[in-house]
Amino acid sequence: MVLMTETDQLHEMVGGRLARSGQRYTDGRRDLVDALADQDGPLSMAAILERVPGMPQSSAYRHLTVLASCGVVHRIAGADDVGFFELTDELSGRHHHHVLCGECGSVGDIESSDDLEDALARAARITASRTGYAIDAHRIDLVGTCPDCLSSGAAPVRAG
Amino acid sequence: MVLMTETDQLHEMVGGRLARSGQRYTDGRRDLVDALADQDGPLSMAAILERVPGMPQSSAYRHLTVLASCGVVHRIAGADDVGFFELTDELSGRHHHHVLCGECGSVGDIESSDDLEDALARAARITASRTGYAIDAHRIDLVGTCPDCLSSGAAPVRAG
DNA sequence: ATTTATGCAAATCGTTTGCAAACCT
DNA sequence: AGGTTTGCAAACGATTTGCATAAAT
Repeated sequence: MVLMTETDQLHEMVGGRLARSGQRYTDGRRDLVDALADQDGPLSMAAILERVPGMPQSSAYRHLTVLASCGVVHRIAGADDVGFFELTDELSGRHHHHVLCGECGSVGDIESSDDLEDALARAARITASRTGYAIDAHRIDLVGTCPDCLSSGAAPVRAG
Repeated sequence: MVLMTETDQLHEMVGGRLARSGQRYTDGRRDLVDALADQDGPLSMAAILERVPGMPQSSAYRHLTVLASCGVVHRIAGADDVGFFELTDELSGRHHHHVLCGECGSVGDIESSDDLEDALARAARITASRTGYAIDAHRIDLVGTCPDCLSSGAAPVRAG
């Protein structure tokens, strides 16, 4: 292979992970991965179906289950617990967190910072020693109102 | 009132909030609040129904909706998106986050720290300026394996 | 009396599954 | 051929709702 694009590399990694789980990397799964990779943030099921025309919802869910089981995708819960899906940190190559809009339920990605990660690591250590949990991950969501909802006047009423 | 217990104060606050929303503080709602207050961590619907015998599930959900709308209770999503319910920070008087067990799906409370809250505040400020979101809350979950699941040998397989 | 709360059963929504046909190796 | 994946339709589990009754003000 003389030339290898980022997307090719991604597909190679995904194929590898699927193969290791004894699964095949079929067109449907590839399309799904493409849709997620083309995106900056997590996609809802509705958004996935729009971006992968002709894919039945049940197949999309099934693919996502398979891909999740080999660490390719990841489900996150939006403000109203609707599912959003995205490539895992390992595949996207960046550790990140999420911002949720409490108005429209949309979800976006945000970068993490060393500052925050360090504080989290300390919190995890403390929690482990106090509770006996073995901590191996964290999730952070900032919750607020997205620019769109802010400008469309649907500003939330804050307690006061 | 010569003597006022912590629980009395809690009920008074809840009653006030309900009243301000034009709602009544009925026995069922009181029982629910008692169940949540007796508890150190968030309760699943099943746990609530155990602790409030005779309450129909639909009523429990309805009460929780009402109580949530006036800031008395709060729903959080467990590792598998099953709902857990607890009193809000304002009523319990302590800001806290959660630990989720990825094995059994249980949820526990953990205290926050100034360290972590400061880092979060900085992250929120950065996110606001980069994304245009108005951030007004955050949620942090540490995900791992609880002591019970650890000891019952169901230790998770880590990638390696 | 009038408004709000409750119980029951039926509906809803996101998600999962059984089964038979299509696919890959 | 032999196992895997896909599509469809039906099943599911958590949560919500319509409606008629009971309770609170």
